Amino acid sequence: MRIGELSRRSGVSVPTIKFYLREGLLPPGELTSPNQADYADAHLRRLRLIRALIDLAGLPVVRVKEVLESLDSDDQALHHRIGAVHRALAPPRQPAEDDGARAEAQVRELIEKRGWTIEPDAPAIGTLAETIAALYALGQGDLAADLDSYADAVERLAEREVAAVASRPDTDRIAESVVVGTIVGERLITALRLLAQEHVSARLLGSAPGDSQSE
Amino acid sequence: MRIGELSRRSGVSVPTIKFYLREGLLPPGELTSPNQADYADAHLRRLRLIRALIDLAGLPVVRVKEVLESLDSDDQALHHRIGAVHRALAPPRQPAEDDGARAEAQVRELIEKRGWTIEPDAPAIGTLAETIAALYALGQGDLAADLDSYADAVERLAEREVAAVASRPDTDRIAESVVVGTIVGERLITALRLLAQEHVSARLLGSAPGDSQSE
DNA sequence: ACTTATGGATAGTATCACTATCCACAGAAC
DNA sequence: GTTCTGTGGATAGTGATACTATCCATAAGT
Repeated sequence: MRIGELSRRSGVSVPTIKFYLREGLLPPGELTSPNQADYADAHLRRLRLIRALIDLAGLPVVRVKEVLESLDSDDQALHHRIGAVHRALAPPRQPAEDDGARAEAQVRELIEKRGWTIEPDAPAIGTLAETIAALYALGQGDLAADLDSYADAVERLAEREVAAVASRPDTDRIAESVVVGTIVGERLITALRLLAQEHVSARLLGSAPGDSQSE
Repeated sequence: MRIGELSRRSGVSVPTIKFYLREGLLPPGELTSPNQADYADAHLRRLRLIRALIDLAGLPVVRVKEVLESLDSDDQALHHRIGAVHRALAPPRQPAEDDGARAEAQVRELIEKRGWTIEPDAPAIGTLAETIAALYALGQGDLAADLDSYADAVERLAEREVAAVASRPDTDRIAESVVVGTIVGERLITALRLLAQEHVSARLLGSAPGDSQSE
């Protein structure tokens, strides 16, 4: 297939595809002559993945590139590839605030208590610590007090997700599933959580004290 | 307090604070003379909230403004204010793809089955449908098959979150907690989920078949 | 008196994610 | 075999976003 068809089938404009090729997000097609190249189904799949990472996960292009690179590094153990994907997905670090130390201690304590096997330099540790520190700084530290029930919930989910993903036939598909599951799954959880919040808030607050409608 | 102190205490530069004032993110201080204004603790708190929404949640400035506006509209029932916040937080809609109808039906079915009280135009419905449609398009539809266990997990979390938040003394603090809890809580869940995934993947995949290290 | 800080306005900058345009040439259609 | 659309590759331009920089008259602190 040539670039025009790739564009039509992916919904991505030709100039944008060219841009992704330049940026190295998409591998070049196979040249059949100096100005003619052939693209395969793998290109189409890769393009859809790129759009999902950009549109759904809101990743910047450079980060997409890193994710795809760790996806393509097939000379590592699968678990290590997952780690690489996680590292590429981590949001940029904020300079640690006052509550940083307390928050990080809380995170390490949680990991210890749950017996989780986590590399000590996992980027999510920093992200989590920053987030908890931010909650303290915003005077909402009590929301972080219940970390354990959050951990319960996500551990169950992770259990299912990893199991589902590990059942794929080949490792390349597994790695791709990890990316999609991590990134798109996050949005799925977010949206579902908003729905659940709306339901619960309708029930608990719909006409409760503090409701200006009832006063 | 004057703008210099506000800057020092918040860690936000004076020009940036001026920018937020211009953009209407931060209400103006009380003028004590034509070129001298006084800022209160509320300004400091608001500024920290703004930074959290921008840095932690990655919201663009215009969206932050919308969130703050729905936060300040105190003439509504609390449950409605939560809805307004949710609406302001919704990511921009994507044009629906082929799988859109199927996905939306699946979402409505889930809501019905769980007996959730959700307004039919809740933005999260669209977000969720899009996300599921994207999973189908990426050939990872099976990740969406288990929607119910995701719903279980988030329903429990929402239950705790809304209860925690509803226990605040005054409605303004409740509304602020809703924003912080929704936005920052999301990052908390994300980071925890990554940790849980790493743990589970270490256990299930650390030296499993498909692991190039063991072959 | 004098240095520093302030409120308000206006203009400029860096980054990002594309778009637009150009070119010589390929392939397909007549 | 020529004409017309499509292509790979390169280079330059655009629009949006989130600040920064500068200026000014005036106020506060020393």
